[in-house]
Amino acid sequence: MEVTVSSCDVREVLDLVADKWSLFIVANLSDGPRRFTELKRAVDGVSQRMLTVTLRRLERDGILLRTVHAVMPPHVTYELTPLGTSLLHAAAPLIAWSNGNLEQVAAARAAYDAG
Amino acid sequence: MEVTVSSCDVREVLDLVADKWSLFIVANLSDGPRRFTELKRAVDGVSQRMLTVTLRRLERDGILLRTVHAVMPPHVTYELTPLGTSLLHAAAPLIAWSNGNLEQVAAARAAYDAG
DNA sequence: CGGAATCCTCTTAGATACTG
DNA sequence: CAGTATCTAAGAGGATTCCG
Repeated sequence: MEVTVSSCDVREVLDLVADKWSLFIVANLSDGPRRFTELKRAVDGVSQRMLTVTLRRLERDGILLRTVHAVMPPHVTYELTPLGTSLLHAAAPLIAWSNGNLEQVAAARAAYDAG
Repeated sequence: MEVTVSSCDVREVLDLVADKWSLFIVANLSDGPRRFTELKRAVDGVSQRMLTVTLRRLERDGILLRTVHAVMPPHVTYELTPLGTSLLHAAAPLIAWSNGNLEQVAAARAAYDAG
């Protein structure tokens, strides 16, 4: 199996998800639109600032759509674009892998630290 | 489609690849063992220090195997473990997505910046 | 060749306070 | 509610030097 990833351009796009929060946010939008505060609660440990920054970046990159409803109090929703949905599909196996290999990784760490 | 990623444990494992270099290194080991200097050349832009640090972490997490050949000058090879190979398979769709959506993302950025 | 150790800088990101 | 602005601590990471 060969996977190519050397290009400098790919670096730029892979950086999309190679950060602390993007994958979590995208995953949390998997079953429909969410509001800012909902995401803040759902994405464990994210600060308000980092949520804002990451959402803006994902919006800029065409991954999600930000909709401001002109009401008082403010109401803003975020949802995946088609591009964002395709990213979610591409990332799903990796997320599943993480879910399924918690213990193996933990065991490897313990063994390494013991050695 | 629903993807669950909220657990704090998953966070820990997902952090494995949610950094600047891990996915690149794993991808570069996809077609067999590599030496330190080979990886340094292949992984564009990585410093010696970050390559060492990242390799150590991936080794600790059971993703790759480090083998020291007792010769002079030193000869060290890195290769994926079965766990690392399974990670590569899980990450492959995401890497392919990055490869395939460079232009869409670039276009989205241009549109956003123009607006 | 494949690092380790040190230094130093730049970025990241949390906390806090304020706002339409 | 959904941010923005500012400050600051912590850490990432580059450059350099040294070593078996």
